[in-house]
Amino acid sequence: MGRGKIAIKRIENQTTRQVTFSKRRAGLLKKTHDLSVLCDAQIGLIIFSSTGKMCQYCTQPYRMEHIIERYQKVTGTRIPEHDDRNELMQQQLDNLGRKVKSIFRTTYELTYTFKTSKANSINPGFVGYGTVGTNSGGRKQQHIQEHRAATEYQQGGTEAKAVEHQQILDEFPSFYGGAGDPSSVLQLATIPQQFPYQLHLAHPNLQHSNV
Amino acid sequence: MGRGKIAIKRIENQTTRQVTFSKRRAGLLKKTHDLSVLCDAQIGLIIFSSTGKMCQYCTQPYRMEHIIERYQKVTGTRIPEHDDRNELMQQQLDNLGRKVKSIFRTTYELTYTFKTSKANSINPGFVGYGTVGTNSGGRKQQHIQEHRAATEYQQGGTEAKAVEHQQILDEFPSFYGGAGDPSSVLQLATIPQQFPYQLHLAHPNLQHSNV
DNA sequence: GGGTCTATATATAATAC
DNA sequence: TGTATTATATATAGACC
Repeated sequence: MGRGKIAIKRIENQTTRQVTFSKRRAGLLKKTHDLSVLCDAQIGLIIFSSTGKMCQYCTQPYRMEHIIERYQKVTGTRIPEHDDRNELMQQQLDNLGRKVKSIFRTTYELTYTFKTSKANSINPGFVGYGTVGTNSGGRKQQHIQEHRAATEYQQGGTEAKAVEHQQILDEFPSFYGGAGDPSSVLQLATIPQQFPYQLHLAHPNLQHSNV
Repeated sequence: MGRGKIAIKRIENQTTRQVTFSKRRAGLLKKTHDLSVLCDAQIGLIIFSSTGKMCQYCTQPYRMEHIIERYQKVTGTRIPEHDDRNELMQQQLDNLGRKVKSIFRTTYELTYTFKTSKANSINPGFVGYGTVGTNSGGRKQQHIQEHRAATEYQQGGTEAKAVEHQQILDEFPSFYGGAGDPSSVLQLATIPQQFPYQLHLAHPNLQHSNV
């Protein structure tokens, strides 16, 4: 659309390039505006010339920020340098998820072991404090000894896991108030609290969560 | 530039508007590309149609984020992070945190109760399945009865809590694979697994987490 | 929604000032 | 540099599928 046809490749002559830039930039802005008005489209256009000058078009009455926001919403992109809190948060969510799963598994495993350790014993009873056993049969005595060892192992394991879990949760001070939180797991593991109330208060409205 | 001249105002006929949009959008993208190539300009173009569909052009090899960054640098504007994925994620983190805390508390509470229910009994033993008691004293018998009830309550409570906890965790399918996940809590609560390996695999590098 | 055709409107390359 | 001219290339409105 001119006296001669030109190939779409960088114009080497700087003057010509500058002139063409001015003309075509004006044309592009007009076409952008036309499209926006005619078809009721929301358009943002940002142009940096080779010399670094910027010009822009933005559908009225919006501002470029609105369009960028909308763009980010649609594409799910973030401005890398601008804000990496998103990625950090996502990483943290994933991390937390994995660890919760791990803790959850271990804890239920321990609970299960307590139950079975009781169920598997013929007459396990309480064997601590070196008190006298009422049974005297050799086989039964051995069984009780084994159970005592198993129980102590389980109990020791529970404490150890509690420490470990507390350490993991301490990594999320924003949720748990850090190690100084009075609702510390170690305290929870040793001091009974009125947990049923706590429980109901803690997640009264599950329907608000969604992924 | 067509068989008839049209005024630059919103096209009322929806079909015509749609057709015009498609044609002019293609034209605009071409002109944008031409200007970018011919004059070595860095251009970003974002178009939202009236129906909400988005399309974009961005000078290669840049990405739209680069141009937006540059725009922000030049204009000094900041996108006010309307990106509500941030908010959603934060909400979800908080939600998850609260629920984990709740689950954690309840589970440790149950574990604690198991331990004390054994410690508090003089000779609690296993009292299930209606088997014969070896003790016959009236007081002791009553104690055993109470313990049996307490134990069954605890065990029933554990199952109930397991179901409840699974329901809560099911709200986070991205982490847990949803209800169909074979590592379901209910399974974990009844089927012993090689959890020590799982555990170590699950959080081998705690130092990667940070808030 | 997309593709084709064609007359016509528009954009612009080359030129001149 | 900017502006105007003008021949020509390109875009596209309207029509039909």
